[in-house]
Formats: sequence, C-alpha cells, structure tokens
Amino acid sequence: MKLRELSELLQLSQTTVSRALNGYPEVSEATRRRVLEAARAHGYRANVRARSLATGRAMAIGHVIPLTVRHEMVNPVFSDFIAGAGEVYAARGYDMVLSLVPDEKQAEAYHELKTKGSVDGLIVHAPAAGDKRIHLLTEIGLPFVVHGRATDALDDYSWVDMNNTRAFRRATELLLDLGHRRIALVNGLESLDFALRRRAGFEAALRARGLEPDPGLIFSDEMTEGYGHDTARALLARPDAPTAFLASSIIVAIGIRRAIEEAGLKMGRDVSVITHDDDLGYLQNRAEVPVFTATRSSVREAGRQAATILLDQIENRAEGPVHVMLEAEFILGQSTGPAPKSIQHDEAT
Amino acid sequence: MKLRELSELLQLSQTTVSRALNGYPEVSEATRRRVLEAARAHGYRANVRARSLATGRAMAIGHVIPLTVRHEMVNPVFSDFIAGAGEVYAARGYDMVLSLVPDEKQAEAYHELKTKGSVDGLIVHAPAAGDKRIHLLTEIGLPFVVHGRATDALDDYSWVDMNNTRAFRRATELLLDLGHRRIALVNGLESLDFALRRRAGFEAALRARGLEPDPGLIFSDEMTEGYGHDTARALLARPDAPTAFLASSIIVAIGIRRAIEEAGLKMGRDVSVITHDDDLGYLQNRAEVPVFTATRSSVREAGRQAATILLDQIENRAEGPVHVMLEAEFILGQSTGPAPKSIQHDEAT
DNA sequence: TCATCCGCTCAAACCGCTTTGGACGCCGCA
DNA sequence: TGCGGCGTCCAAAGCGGTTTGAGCGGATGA
Repeated sequence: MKLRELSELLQLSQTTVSRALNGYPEVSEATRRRVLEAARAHGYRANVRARSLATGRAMAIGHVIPLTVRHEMVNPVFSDFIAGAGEVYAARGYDMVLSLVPDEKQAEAYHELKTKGSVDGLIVHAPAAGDKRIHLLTEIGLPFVVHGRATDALDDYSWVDMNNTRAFRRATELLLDLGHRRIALVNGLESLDFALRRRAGFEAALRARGLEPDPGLIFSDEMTEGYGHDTARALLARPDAPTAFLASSIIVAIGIRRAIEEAGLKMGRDVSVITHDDDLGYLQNRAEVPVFTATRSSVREAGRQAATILLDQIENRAEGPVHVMLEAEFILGQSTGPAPKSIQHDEAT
Repeated sequence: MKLRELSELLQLSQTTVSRALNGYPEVSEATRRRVLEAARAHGYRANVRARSLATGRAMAIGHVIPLTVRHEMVNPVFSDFIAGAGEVYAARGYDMVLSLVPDEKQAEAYHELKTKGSVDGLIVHAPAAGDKRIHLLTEIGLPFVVHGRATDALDDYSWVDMNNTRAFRRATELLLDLGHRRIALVNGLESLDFALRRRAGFEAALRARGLEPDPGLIFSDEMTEGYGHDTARALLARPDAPTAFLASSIIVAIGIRRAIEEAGLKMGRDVSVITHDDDLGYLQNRAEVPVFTATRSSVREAGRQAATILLDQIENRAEGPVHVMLEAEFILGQSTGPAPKSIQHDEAT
C-alpha cells in the first residue's frame, strides 16, 4: 500500500492524505478521520526512504563503535548504553544505526555517514584525549553528542559524562582512610579519556596525603576479566603486594577477586577492592550488602540522556551545546576493610 | 556534492556518471577513469536514501532485540553476536539498524520494518519455542535468518544455531562419569528455545543412566550473575545440596562460583561446575587451564555466519533456506572433579 | 556506396513521499 | 451585489539517485 493507492481509494489527492496523516491543519477533521481510518485498515505506513528523501531528515541516529586494533571486541557497556539510548529513539520515532569501525578508519566513517545522509546525528563513543573526531564532526556539521569528554578538544560540544575524577578520588580516599598505602590501579586503556581522568583522581587523592603514586602499581589495558585476574595474580605474588585494588570495571574486579581467592586470600579482609560499577543489567552489584564496594553510575541512564540531548538538538536547531555531568553513587559493599598489618599467605588451597 | 553537480562539472549526463560509478559496461574506460577521479577528488558519495529509493534496496539489515518485560535488559551476548555480524555488513556495504522492542510489540515491529522499507532483511534473535515471528516473517516476505531455532515452527527457514542439546548432554554425561548424581541445572529463561534444548540434553543424559531428573534442581531465569549466585547459595544451604552445577552462561557460572566460595567450599573439589561459554570478548575462559569446564561456541562466529547467509539470500534471491549447526567444543577446566563423598561444610567464612 | 551494427552517451521517466503555490466554493461584511 | 477572507483541497515541482529507450557517429560487411 503506497500513498497514491491510498489516495485513489479515498478519492482524495496525495497532498490531502499526506497532510491528514501528518497532522497538518489544512485538513478538515472529518477528512482526517476518514483518512486515518483507511490508513489503519489497510496497514499503510509511509515508506521511510521516500519520506526522508523528501524531508531531508533520515530519522536515524548513528552509533560508531570503535574496535580496538589489538582485540576486536565490543565492550559490554555498549549494550547497556545502547539499551538506554534505544528507549529514547523508539519513543521518538528514530532508528538506530550501528557501525563497527576500526579505530583508524573513524574519520572516514564519519564523512561517509554525512555525505551518504543515512543519519541525522550521532553519538561518539569512547573518546580519546584530544580526540580529533570532535573537531572533524563540528567541521562536517553533523549534530553529535559525546559519551564522555575529550580533554584538550578545542571545540565546544555536547557531552554526557560521569565524574570520573571525583569518583576515583573518593574511592582512593576511602582506601587511604582504611589504612591502605599500597594501592593498585587496574585501569582501562589510557588512550581513552575516561581512564586518564580516573588515574588523575587516583593520583590526586594520593598526593593530597603526601604519597607519591607508584608507577609500578598502575596498569592500563582493555577491561577484561582476564586482565584483572592476571594483573592481580602477578601483584599478589610479590613480596610487597598491594593491600588494595581499584578497578575500572566490574568485569575487571571479578577477575581480581578470582586472583585473590586463588591466592588463598579473602577479599575484604586480606585485600580490599573498589571498582567502578556501570550498573550493567547482567552484572548487577546490588545485594542487601553488595559484593563490591563501588562507585556506581548507570551507563544506561547516560545513554538515555545522551540520546535525549541529541534529538533535542536535531529537532530545535537553535540550542547550544549541553553538558551533563553524572555523579557516581558511592556504594559500600563487602570488598573493603581496614588494611591488614601484613598479608597472611594461606597456602592451603 | 550531488550527482547533478558532478555531472555538470564533468560535462557529462547524470546517466553516464552514475553508470561509470556503478561499474556498468556501457561506459568507456577513459570516461570511467575521469569520473572516478573527479568523484574521489570532490569526495562525492551517493546519497543513500535517494539511491535506495530508486533501487528499492535499503542496504541495511535490521536486528530486533527483544526486551523482556520483567527486566529491560540487553543480553551481553548480543554485543558479541553483533560484532560478528557487523564485520560482515561493513565488508559488504550494509548498515545495521537496531530496534529494541518489548516482547509484546514484536509482531508490529516486523510489519513496520517491512512497510517502512528501512531494511532488506533481518536477524531474529532469541526465538521462543514455536515462535510466531517466524511464520509472520515468511508471510510478510522479508528475508530473515534466525539465531537459534524455534521448535514446532511450521515453516522452513534459515537458521544458525549451536547444538544445545548435544552440548548439555555431553556436559551432563561428564558430571555423571565423575560420579555426580545431584546435579543442578541453572538454565536460561525456558520460554526461549535454546533453554528448552539445553534442558532436554540434560534430562536425556540423566535418563540414559536411569536417573529421573529432579524438578527441584532445575531453574530457569534471566542469565544474570545474581541469579547464578542466589540459586547456588540457596541450594548449597540444603542438606541434600547438589554436588554439581550446569550453568547456561559464564555470567551465571561466575555467580555460582561466588556462592560456592561464600559457602567456604572450593569449586572443582567440593562442587563441580560446567557452563556454556559463548566466548565473549570481555569474559574469556581461556587460561592455560581455563577456570571453567565448559562447552564453548563463539557467538561472534554465529553472528558472522548468520549475516553471511542473510546477505547471500538477499543478493541471489534463488537460494533455499540454509541451516548451520555449530558444534560446541568441550573444554576441560578447573571447575570439575570427582563427586565428593559428602560436602564438608566449612563455617569459617 | 549503403545498410547495419556497435560503442558511447543522453533525455526523461521513475522510486514514494512532502510541500509550495494556487484554485475553488462559501461565508460575512460593506 | 461585490469583494476579501477563510477553509479545503489539488496539481505539480521537488528530494537525489537509477534505469529505460533512443540517438548519434563511426566502423564493418556486402
């Protein structure tokens, strides 16, 4: 069923039918009702390609998901972010188009999205420090919202971010208050902006107490379970093993916990762990007393907000850049306790 | 830069330019080179909406991700599946459009995708037993490939599935061989087809040894870490606690492991665990000796295959339905061992 | 030498919708 | 009665490509 057929059927012009369907005032209520009725009866739906060709609006938002060169992985936090954004898109009639693009082809991908005209705007994921994509996009003139920020980016742009620095500063302070001095930071890839901010928060807290961060206790990699485990295992085998870990994601923390247990130690008693918790649907940290002490900020909520801002921007041109800073909740769980005098290595595995 | 501008610039008709760009033979090589050169120089790219309106092909594949009513979550295996499929789409010039749709609106969503013409085909995720979507789609006439299968579906259709029944049968057999008799199945939602097959494999293995499955040891829910943990904790507190667990996903298994350790028990010695492992990028089970004994099948690979089949189907109409059955590898890890005579409850938490 | 064919190119129709610029009939007002 | 204004509706011109059918000049064959 196409518009012409529907209009012939109703003995009306395409114009009138189109206007009736799209809520224009130049149509009498009686006619409009008749049109809507017929449209529903015949399951008519405007062809989205034709419509967007005519209107110039794609009614679609692009998400470009960067694939790291080393491991071509899709971070599970994207699932949740996208779930949040997807809600908003669905409610407002937009489609979501995903492109998985290797890091080095990002620039090209954006240009293509613009000139191909397949999206009205996009969400930028996983910004690096001084990310060149931001400048590129402002130049191209495609509306966008960044999930996170890019230090040093010259242009002003909209973003939704979590207060990474403060969260990690507070987490570090708690560990210091509990008497921990050798604290390992098991961070995400420090090519990414959020990881730099987390590190900054960590280091600031140490320095505020007159402690110099030990580069030998700071790690940076893709946030997998294996990375958390291997890092913690190696550290715990050292004579000067850290008494506390600060993890950048719950998946990393799960790996750390595994290493702690393999070493015959008990998390929360022998070794403390604080993690950032993105509040992923499938990996909730929400028992009566949660397993992990954590800084929690829902990435799903971030997705909702980013999507809302972007759509608003697209729909009422005028608005300037919007910044949303989400503060993480600090959740006290079972994984933290006072620093032990010395770690008791328990060889009875 | 649009086609008309480019053609004026080249002093050629739009027809010729279009043909030159799309590789039609009616253009002299000299002209083609000239056109391609100019297109590249000016960064010309065909507007995808106009093109697809003219050709009738959307150059996009839809993924409809069902949201369960109870918890609106996006399963992390989608990330990996999509990563696999996305590779193939990118290589062949297709976009991927995602819709998150509540369970009850699925049928409507498919109709809409068809009549709106925004996709050329789609991937059906998480089929239920006798899923009505399959019939609906064959009726609508939109090419599709199912990730998984739907028992009882009447129509013939293309699918890519893992041999769930065999995997869980083999896993159960190993546990039985190790002397376990009280084995708990911590399954996914049994409204979904794959979970039914896994249960069938589990029960078949038991029955083959003359054991009757105990309904009190079979669980079904959304596959979260918390579900694994809570289920295992409750079971381990019982006097007739199971000596082994069969988990439907590594996330669930991680929860089970946590409960085992909280109970002061040791996984692999006191309690055995086998899990299905989708080989997720961020939750790999791949050490020298993997943590979990597991049936492993890469969901990412499933994504690649499903995408390939779908695109082939779309591009050369002719083909009949294709079925791909992936066999899981059976990986021996640290989480299994002979059944203990009796569980030693160790209260020293 | 003339008819035919081939290689290359073009003008115009078309894809399905939106939107501009009227047209038409009817009302109220002077 | 005449005229402007309003409420409805329509024809046609886009949106930016692809594709059909035809034209045109030069080479080929009889």
